[in-house]
Amino acid sequence: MNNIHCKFCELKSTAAKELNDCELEVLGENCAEVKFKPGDIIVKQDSFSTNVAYIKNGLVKIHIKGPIKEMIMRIVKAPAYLCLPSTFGDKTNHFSATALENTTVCFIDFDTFKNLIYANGDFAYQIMIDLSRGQLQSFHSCISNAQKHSIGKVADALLFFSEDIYQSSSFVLPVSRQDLGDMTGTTRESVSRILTDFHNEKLIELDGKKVSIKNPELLKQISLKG
DNA sequence: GCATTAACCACAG
DNA sequence: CTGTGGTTAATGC
Repeated sequence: MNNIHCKFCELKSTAAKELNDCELEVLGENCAEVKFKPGDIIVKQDSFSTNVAYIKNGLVKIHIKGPIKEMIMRIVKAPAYLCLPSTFGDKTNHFSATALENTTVCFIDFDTFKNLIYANGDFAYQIMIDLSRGQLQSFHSCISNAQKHSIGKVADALLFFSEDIYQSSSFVLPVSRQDLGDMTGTTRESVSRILTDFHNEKLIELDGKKVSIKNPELLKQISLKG
């Protein structure tokens, strides 16, 4: 098995940039790189979480099986750490992660990762920042999910893909309508209807999964008003 | 009451 | 997997 050479990795995390050559060497010796295709399950809910997972490139959805139905907690774009809450928080994974695009993941040995946190404060600090941002995002999506109307939540989702994921007003949705429903806490039917409404109102251009946002201002209004 | 919103169901591409 | 239509329950004016 080939060693991974983290030192020369172009896709290091902000945290990993704080590591010195020696530490990177240790990291490389204790991690495995795996490639996933769209639809592949990267981590499965309830399985043992023995590794830290770092998404080097690609796009991943994080979803939890709820009492009634599936819920998509977040869509994560590389580069990002994936399983810190699961790895540090409990023995098992509290959520599943599924690849939406071709995705490369580095699985890092937990003890190695832990040692880096003990040894390198700058590294640990960057991880803290990462986790805190995730926490803040969760708060925001929680309140938006609880208080907005479906139309606002769908507008949110479109703006999220446009601004946060693709940085473009035109993009191809990486998820199905069902997924969009699971993301926004509505149903696939509602998503379907709202999307065609947006299209008819000339807010967006819609062709299957191809979306082009024509009136971002109004879409933001809808997102804000809920 | 009446209108709106959205979930649920069913059926057709 | 999607889109659409009918039905129904909840909520607001």
